[in-house]
Amino acid sequence: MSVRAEQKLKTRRALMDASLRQLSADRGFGSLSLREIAREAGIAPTSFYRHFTDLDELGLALVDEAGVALRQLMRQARKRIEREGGAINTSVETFMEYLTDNANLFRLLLRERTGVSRIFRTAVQAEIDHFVTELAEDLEKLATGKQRPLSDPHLVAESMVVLVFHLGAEALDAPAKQRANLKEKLKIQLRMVLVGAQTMAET
Amino acid sequence: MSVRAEQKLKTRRALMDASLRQLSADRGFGSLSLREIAREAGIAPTSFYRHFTDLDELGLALVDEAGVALRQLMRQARKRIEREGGAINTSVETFMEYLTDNANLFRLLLRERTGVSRIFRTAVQAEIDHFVTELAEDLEKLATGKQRPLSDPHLVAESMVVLVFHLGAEALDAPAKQRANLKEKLKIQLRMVLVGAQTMAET
DNA sequence: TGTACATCAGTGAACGCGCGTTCACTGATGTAC
DNA sequence: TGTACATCAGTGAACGCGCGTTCACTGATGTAC
Repeated sequence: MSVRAEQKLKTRRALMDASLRQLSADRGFGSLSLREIAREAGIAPTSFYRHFTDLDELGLALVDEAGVALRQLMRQARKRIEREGGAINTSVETFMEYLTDNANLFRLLLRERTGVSRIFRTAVQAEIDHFVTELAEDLEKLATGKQRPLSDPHLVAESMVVLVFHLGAEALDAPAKQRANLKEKLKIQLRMVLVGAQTMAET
Repeated sequence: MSVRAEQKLKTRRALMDASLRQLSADRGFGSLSLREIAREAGIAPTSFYRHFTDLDELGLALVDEAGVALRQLMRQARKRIEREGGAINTSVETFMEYLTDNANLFRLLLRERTGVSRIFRTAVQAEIDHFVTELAEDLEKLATGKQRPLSDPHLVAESMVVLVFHLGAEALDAPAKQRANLKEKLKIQLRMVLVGAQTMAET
């Protein structure tokens, strides 16, 4: 790749990183301004347009990145479950690790899911729908493997994802020492859903 | 009450109504400006300050109102359950009626719960915590009445509220014909949680 | 009831600010020969 | 390899805009006597 193209990529990355850096419990993507991001990235406001047509485009690039992290997280969790078992336990542990390591990427995902920009909601929803579908497949396989039938796996997956993401959002802004509590709470919640769906499948 | 005081209340109400009117799937409270609200309420921007010190104060007044609606909804649901039974079914039906009748008030509640303003999150969280606690008490009473022990009622209530609110947010922006589906989905989800918690209490 | 004064909700002009966007430019990098 | 030209990421000045907020005001309503 040419020097020029490399430099361009680097600046693009700087813009995306600058945006992520500005996110926090109190700052959503919607509160960022083009000028602020450019300033933070160390370029002139006008240079922004060399990389994105507007803030939405940058935001969508970030959502894409969050989607990649999400899929990676899923693969990682599957591998660990194969090795160690304890599906719920392992999944929650893996999820929380990813949450910690990619705090602001997840912040974006969790925030914009119910956010104000239609274009963001749609993009985030697509990532989450994919996540739900994969989880539903896993749940079915697990049910077959354990000979414990499961009522409506897709609905179970939806409930679980709602609970996981909700608790994830809470954990993001909670002090580290509370995270452990939240994690255990989540595990019980997921187990309740799972056991309920199993019990309902029996009758 | 004096004429003057009455008129003042009326203007205050106009400001609050104007704010609610501007909310939609694509407009959160955070995107409203003082000038826009004043314009919509038919007063000069500067008059705003006769009623609220800033937008946050207006927003909190709206959150309060939403809290009132929430508590009313809860009383209503209890009454109907006493009369007709079918706790989950009746609760969900009541909830969806309130959601439809107070769309933008609930929009505020559902949006700001995970929103960007700390002051709003705290206020909304307080309303929801109250809701959860009451629900947990109801669940315990119900469990005692039916002789079906329930594992960790408060955690069950939390799961339920998360599911109800998440689905409520979805329903708010869904076409009317999809609402019925969402409603049925929610009922099954709640039943799964309940059955799971009952099964887990047995062992 | 009438009068004189106080209160205060609502006003319009004015302010400084940060915003997104346009434009013509610069100068380093890339390309053709 | 050297030269002449093309490309294009990054720039700085400038724009118009809506914003929140201040201020001194107006005039209807309220109050004291």
